[in-house]
Parts: sequence; structure tokens; C-alpha cells
Amino acid sequence: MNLGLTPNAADRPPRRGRIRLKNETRIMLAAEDVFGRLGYHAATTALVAQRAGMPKANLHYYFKTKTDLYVKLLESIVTMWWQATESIRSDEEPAAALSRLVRAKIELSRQRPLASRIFAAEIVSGAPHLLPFLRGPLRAMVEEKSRVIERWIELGKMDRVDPKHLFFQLWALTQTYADFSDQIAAVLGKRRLTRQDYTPAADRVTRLELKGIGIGAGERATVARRSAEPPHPV
Amino acid sequence: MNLGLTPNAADRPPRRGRIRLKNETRIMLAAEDVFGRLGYHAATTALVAQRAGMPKANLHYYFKTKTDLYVKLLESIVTMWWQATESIRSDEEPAAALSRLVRAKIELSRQRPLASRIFAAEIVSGAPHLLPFLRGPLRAMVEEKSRVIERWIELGKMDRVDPKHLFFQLWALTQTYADFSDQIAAVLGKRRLTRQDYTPAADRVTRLELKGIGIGAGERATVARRSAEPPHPV
DNA sequence: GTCTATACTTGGATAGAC
DNA sequence: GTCTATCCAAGTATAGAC
Repeated sequence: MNLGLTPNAADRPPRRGRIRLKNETRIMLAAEDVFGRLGYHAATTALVAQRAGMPKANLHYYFKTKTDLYVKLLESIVTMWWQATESIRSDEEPAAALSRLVRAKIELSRQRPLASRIFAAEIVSGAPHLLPFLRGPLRAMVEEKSRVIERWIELGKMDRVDPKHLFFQLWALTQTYADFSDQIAAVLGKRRLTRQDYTPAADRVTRLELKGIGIGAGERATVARRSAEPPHPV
Repeated sequence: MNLGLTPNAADRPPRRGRIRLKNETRIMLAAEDVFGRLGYHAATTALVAQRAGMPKANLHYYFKTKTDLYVKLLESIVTMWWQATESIRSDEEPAAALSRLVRAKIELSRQRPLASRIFAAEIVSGAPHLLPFLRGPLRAMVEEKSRVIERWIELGKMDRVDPKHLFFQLWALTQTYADFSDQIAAVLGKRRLTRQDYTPAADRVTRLELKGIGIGAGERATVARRSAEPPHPV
């Protein structure tokens, strides 16, 4: 899948050495940590290199510039996120499909909170590197998935809502638990959110959304089965 | 209201000259623009000064450091945001109170999108300057407003949901239209969101939320009355 | 492919005349 | 209170030996 971030695949030769692959992976992991915590401009290549356990010059040997590293990191993050929304299919029941989408996105928020923040920071700052992706592949994917939603509406399976805004709302509700987790934790009187906070969060979001768009039957069983939490107030 | 950002009010003498006030205002406005578009680290004091129409040295005459300017800006933004959530009162009907909250927050998102982004960027980057505020005044305010929600629940006016997470969800749903407006506009195939996008957005969020938490009666009339849009699908 | 030393640039902050 | 010139720290990127 080409996400429109790199103009062509010929930028990098397909055949790469083992050492290169290993070091690039180390650098990318360190970069996710540093960029995720500090943001693009506050992050320094020296710190990324230090976290990756190598001198700064080595980092620049593998990634020509700081921006180069950042864009490749964005690309890997977007690829990961892509799959969660993509999985909406017309041969499923909306309750099952949507609750799975919510669950997948919140699970990603839990496992890779820093990746989510890098994406969020990029969008908040005007999406300077992602606009082509947003206007191209993402828009096309949302258009396609919106037709699935429209079909469910025609079949009377849910309220007549605007499908695109349904996605905007789902993205907002799920990503807030990663991007704004410090605010949420602070208000809850915790130091940070733990695994035990995310599962009920996913259930809360699922129930709100399903009930809010008029999917009444089936979701309770679905939510209860998928959740590790005992049935309890939203 | 002391939001816990400045240790004590004696930092600055209460009595200030007219010239100082005028120039500080110009700088703050320029700073909201520059910090909002570029983020704290990418923003430069030279650019803020230029937008304010003065040499860099003057800016530093009024604000000792870049961080100083940024924190004062954050303070003014938080004060503005504060009032939208604060307005929840127990002597109101939940439908009216919550739809007013959504409307107020989305209206702020429309009028001051850059202010919203500055706040969002601060939280996404770990809230280094706002943690005391989040753990103190904000937490206390949410606790207090949660008791209002609890009361509504006891009275059977809405579903038994977790009041704090209700706020988290409302914040996420409303702020996404400011913080992620570039993504939303891109997916909608627009260059940017206009006034005509925000009013129906507020209605969509209100309907989802009210229906989602079991407030069935009354919201249709409320939403229709407050909206400039003709009744139409969510 | 690795590493030390360093060149070069940007940007925050101030000195000191007016 | 204003402004020019400047200092200095930080950070990206590279040269060149190994």
C-alpha cells in the first residue's frame, strides 16, 4: 500500500543488508519514543541516537536528515492505524463491526500511545507532511467505508447519520485516550492510565456510539463478551 | 480565578501603563497566531515580534523569556475554556445544559481554533506546564460537575454513565473539530472548515451524546431551535 | 560501517545608545 | 520605552580517520 508519503519506492533500494536493517529498526524505535514525548522540534537527533545506543553520526548515516527519519516514522505509524478503520465490511452486522473498530483503535492507543501522539501532533500542527495522504488515500478509504455505512442505513440497521462524521467522532473518541491521557489521568487522580483503564474505556465509547446511532440490539452481548470487566455502569 | 499556573499574583505589579498594556496585547495576539500554527518549539520570538510589528528586543522587554510569554498565553486560553464546562448546573435539565455545553465548546473551536490547538499541543506533549492545573483546579471542577450529573442520574433523567468519562467524551468530540480540522476538511474534500460546517457539527455531536446517554425527550426541539440548519439527518 | 571532532546555522537573550 | 548590533547556546549535519 502506497500512502502517498514517499513519491516513489525507488528512493531506497529494495535489497538491504542485515546490519542496516537492524540499525534502522533500533533508530526508528528510539525515534518513536523521543518524537512521541517531545514532538518533532523539541526532539534532537543526538537524543534519538543516544536512545538507540549509537553516536549521532551513525544516525545520519542511515537517515540523511531529521525530517527524513520523521517522515519514515510517520509512514510506519499511518500504515498501522490504517488497518483499524479499514476493517469495516458490509457483510458484517454494524454492532459487531463498529465495536471491533473501537476496540482495535483503543487497543492501539494503549499499546502505542506515543505513535498516536506523533500522528496527533502532526495533524494539530497543520499536517505539513500528511496533507497529500489525507486528501488522497484516506479520503478515498473513508468514502468507500461510508458506502458500507449507507448500506446499513438503507437496511434500517441504524439511524440515518452522516457516515463521514461518524468516523470523525469515532476517531476523536478513541484517540483521546492516547493523545490526552495525561489530562484524563490527572482528572481521575492517577499518575497515568493503565491497562485496567482502557478496556472499560472502549466499552464506554462503544455503548455511547452504538446507542447514539440507534443500534439497540446485540451490542450488550458483544460488549460484555469482549470485555474483561464485569458488567457495570458505563 | 487562580488556575495554578502562576505561583503568586505578585509576579507582576497590578498597576501597569497604557503603552505596556497595548503592546502586551499586540504581542499576545501575535503569539496565539504563531504558537498556534507552528507549535511552541517551531515558533520563534523573532516571528512573533514581526507579526506584532516590533523588533525582537521589544518583545523581550515585555516578556522576559519565550516560555514566559507562552505560559501567559496558555493561562489566557485556559481561562476562556474553563467557562464552557463550568456552566453545568443542577437546576437545569440535562438536555438543555449538555447541548449548551457542546454548542459553547464548538463555538469556541470555530472562533479560536488556534487557541484550541495550543492547548491540545500542550496536553499531547505531556502537559509540562499544565499538570498542576489539571491535577488541581480542573480535577476539582470536574468532581463538582460530576455530582450534578450524578444527581440527574438519580432522578432518572439519563442513563447511569460515569460522569467523568462523559466529560472526556464531550471534550474529545468538540475539540476534534478545532484540533483536527485539517484532517476533517481533507477527508471532506474541502480546503478548510467554514462556519457552515460547525453548526451542524455541534448538532451531530449533541444528538449522538444525548441519545447515547438515554436522554430521549426534549433534545430535538432544543437542537432544532438553536441550529441555523433545517432539520436534516445527523 | 563506525566514530571523533568540527563546521555551520538558527534562535533566544542582552548590551547599550538613543 | 525603542532599537541596532551582538553574544552565546543548542542542534543539524559532515569531514575524514579508522
